[in-house]
Amino acid sequence: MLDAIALTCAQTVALHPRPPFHFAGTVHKPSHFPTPDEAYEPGIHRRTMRFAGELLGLRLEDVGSVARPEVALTVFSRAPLAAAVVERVAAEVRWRFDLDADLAGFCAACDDEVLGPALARWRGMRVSAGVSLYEFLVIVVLLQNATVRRTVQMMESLFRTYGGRVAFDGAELATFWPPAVLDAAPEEELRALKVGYRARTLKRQAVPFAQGEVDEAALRALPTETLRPHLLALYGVGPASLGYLLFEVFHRYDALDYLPPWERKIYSHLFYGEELVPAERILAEAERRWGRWKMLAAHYVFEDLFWQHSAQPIPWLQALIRL
DNA sequence: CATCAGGGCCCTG
DNA sequence: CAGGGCCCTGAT
Repeated sequence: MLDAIALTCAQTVALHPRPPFHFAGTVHKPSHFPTPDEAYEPGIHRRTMRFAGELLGLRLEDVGSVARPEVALTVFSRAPLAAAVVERVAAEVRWRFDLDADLAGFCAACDDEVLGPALARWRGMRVSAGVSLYEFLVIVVLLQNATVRRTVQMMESLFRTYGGRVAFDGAELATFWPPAVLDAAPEEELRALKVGYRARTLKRQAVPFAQGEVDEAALRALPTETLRPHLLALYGVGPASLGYLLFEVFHRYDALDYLPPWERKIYSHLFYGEELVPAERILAEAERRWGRWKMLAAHYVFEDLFWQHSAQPIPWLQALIRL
């Protein structure tokens, strides 16, 4: 294990999300499995980022309120950053955490008896992914055909073997590897990390990113119907992963066309108090209730449940997480 | 102890 | 277009 690289230079900029904005709900997603590249404590979120050729540490601090939001973003780096780079990082953070989203229409249109309680607690919460498209793709592949525990194990092995570590702001966190590292890694080396057949997927999917063939910024600008085939063309992406990508990376609030088994079980309990309701029924109900906001609305209910669970364990949910 | 499905996807027939 | 195969793990 290498020593952590110290990121000793720091610059702070003020970000102003469009109100309403909920800091905790946006930067921390208790339904997600934990990864060593980020840490959350009330009011402060830290994560690492490879961006613009730099190895960075980010600190997001909540210095506003739901109605008058402000986030103090501090960017940590090895050497001083040009002002233009800090600007680019700030713009990237605004995208990744969806800070410019206008949720007024959503709050007005979706405040029904199902979403109401969650909306009251989390009004202004964004869908967010602190990582890049490539990094999210790795996460999605580790979710496939695996339980939470196994996914966490694989993620830790990969970070330990291919990632780095940085120290900043009193924290020490892992950094993702650049895609070229997995492109170059022997498949047998990956298999030794017990990622199984995903070794092949992890290598193949890294190639276009290592070659610079994926323009993430350009993809963000595409309409969903055009974006969809681009994402499906990435090796290892099928209907389930597509849904995660469209919603979490590309913030398409209606990306709920497919319901994976785990989510199906949870929504079955949540909406109907039943063990297992047909996926089509759940999808149709979300469409009927929330229309073009259906995935964002489902996300609110889902995360609200996990926040409750982290405060006071919910037995049926605990059983589903363990599995 | 053996068998099997699991937070899918690719590839073949 | 249906279904077998793939890595590992924990449940049965």
